[in-house]
Amino acid sequence: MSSHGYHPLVATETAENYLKAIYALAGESATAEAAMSRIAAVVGVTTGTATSMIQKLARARLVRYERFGGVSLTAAGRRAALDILRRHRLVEVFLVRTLGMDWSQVHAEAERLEHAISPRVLDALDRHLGRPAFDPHGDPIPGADGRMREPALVPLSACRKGDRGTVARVLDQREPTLRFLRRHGLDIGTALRVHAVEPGAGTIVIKTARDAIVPLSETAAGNVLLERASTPRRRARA
Amino acid sequence: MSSHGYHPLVATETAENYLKAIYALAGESATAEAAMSRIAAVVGVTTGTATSMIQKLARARLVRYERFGGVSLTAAGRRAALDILRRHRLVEVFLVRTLGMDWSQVHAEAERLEHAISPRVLDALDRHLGRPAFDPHGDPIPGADGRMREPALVPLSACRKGDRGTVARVLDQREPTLRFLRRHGLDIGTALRVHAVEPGAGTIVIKTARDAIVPLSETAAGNVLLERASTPRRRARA
DNA sequence: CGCCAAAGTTTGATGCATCAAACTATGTCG
DNA sequence: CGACATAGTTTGATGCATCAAACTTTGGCG
Repeated sequence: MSSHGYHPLVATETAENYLKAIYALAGESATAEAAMSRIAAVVGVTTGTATSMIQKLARARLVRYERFGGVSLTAAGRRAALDILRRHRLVEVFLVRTLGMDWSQVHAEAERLEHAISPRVLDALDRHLGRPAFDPHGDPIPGADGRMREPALVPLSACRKGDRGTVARVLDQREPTLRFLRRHGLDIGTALRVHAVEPGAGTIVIKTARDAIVPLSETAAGNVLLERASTPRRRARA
Repeated sequence: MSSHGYHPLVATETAENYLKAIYALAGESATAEAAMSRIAAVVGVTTGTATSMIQKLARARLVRYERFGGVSLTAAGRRAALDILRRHRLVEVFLVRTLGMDWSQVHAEAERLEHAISPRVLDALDRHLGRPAFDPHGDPIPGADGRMREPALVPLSACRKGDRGTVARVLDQREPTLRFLRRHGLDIGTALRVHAVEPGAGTIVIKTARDAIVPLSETAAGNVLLERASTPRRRARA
C-alpha cells in the first residue's frame, strides 16, 4: 500500500500544477515571464501562497525567479511541464476515444488523472491510442522526448467575410463553451465559412457545411482556431 | 485547475488507504476487528500515526474505535472501502485487457490510479470493459451498489494428491510471485492436478495441463485458490 | 519629484500527515 | 498476584500547502 517505487520528475502534484500554470501563461519561449498574480489565479490560491511556492520551485531549479521580477521556466521546468501536458492530453484522448466521454467533460477529468499516470502506463496508453498527435480539442500532444509542434492556425476572430476553413483547435476548455460548439456542429474537423462580420454587434457569424448559421462573440471566436481551406493537413479526429 | 467539483465519499486519499487496509484485515464481517499495529504496517506508517488517523476516522463515523480496543468498519466505512476496491479492481482489468500490461505490474499501478477515478470515469470504464465480475487476479469486483459475491474456493494448500481444479484466484499481489506463476503457466483459468504433497519438504507439487511439474511451498500454495474440477463456472479471463 | 495604487512579499496562523520518543494499558506467566 | 513484555496512546516536533493581513516595491501620473 505504501511503497510506490518510481520517482516522478517533480516532487508533488501541487508543484506540477504550478509548472503547468506557468507554461500556460509564459508559453514555450524561455524569455516570456508569468506574473505572480496570474499564476496564483490559474492555480487558484492567494498571491502570497504562489510567491512562497514559486520560491520553492526556484530552489529546486525548475523556475527562474527574482524578488519582484517575473517567473519563467528553466529547461528542467519546461521539460516537466511538457511531461504533464503530455499526460493530460493523452488521458483526454483516451477518455474520448476509448471510453466514449464527451469532449466537454474530459478536461476536468484529465486534471485529476494526469498526476496518477506512471511512465509505464503512459507508454502503454500512448501505444494503445496509436501515438496520437492531437487531443480532442486539437491541442498538440508533446512527444515522449518533450518535443511538440504547434501548427500555425488562424483564430476565427481574425477571419473576414467569405473566408473558409475547418475547425482545428479550441483553446477554451470550459464545459459550456464546448457544449455550445458541439450543439451547433462545430467539432474539430468541421468545415465552415465566415458568413458575416458584424463589428457593431461584436460578432462573427459563421455558416457550417450543414448550412447552420452560428453567431459568435469576438472573444469566443478568438478561441476557435481554423485551418485555412487551402492548406489541408491530417489531424486527429476526436 | 483548482475547482474539482465532485465530492468524494471520503475526504482524502490517505483516509481511503486506511479504510482499504482495515477492510483487508477485518474483511466483510462487521464484528471482525483489525489490530492497530497491523493497520499501521499495511499502510506503512508508525503505530502512533495510525492511532491518530483512526481516531479521526472514528470522528467521521467511518470506523468504530475504542481506546485499546480493536478497529472495525461502520456501514459507511465498509461502503467506502468497497467503492475503493471497485475502483482498484476495475482499473486492474483495464490495465491488463485494454492496455495489455502484465498482471504482475497492475496492482502497484492501480494503487496510484484508484484515487483519481471519478464516478463518471468509473462508470464509463465499467461499461467499456463489459462490467467484469473479476479482476486479473481473480478477485471479485464489487458492483456499483457495493455488493460483492466471493465464490467459495479451495486454497491449493488444502488439496490432496490427485485433486484437480483450475486456478481461480491468487491472493498474493507481489510482483515476483505473479511473475513466477505466469512463468510456469499458472494463470487464472489454468487446469491443474496435485501431483504430490510433501509434508517433509513443506511443499505441494502440481502438474499443469501442459505436463509441467511445479513445486510450491505451503505458504505460496495457500495464496493460490482453486475452483474444484467438478463445479464449472464462468470467470473473467485475464 | 513625490505620492499612490497595484503588484508582490512576508509573517503568523491553520490543518493534514507524519515521526520519534515518552508514556500507559493489557494480559500472560512464573 | 505481580512484573514485564507487548501493544497501544500521547506528546512535541517537522514539512507541506494554504490563508489573511500586514508590509514593501515598483512604476506611473499629477
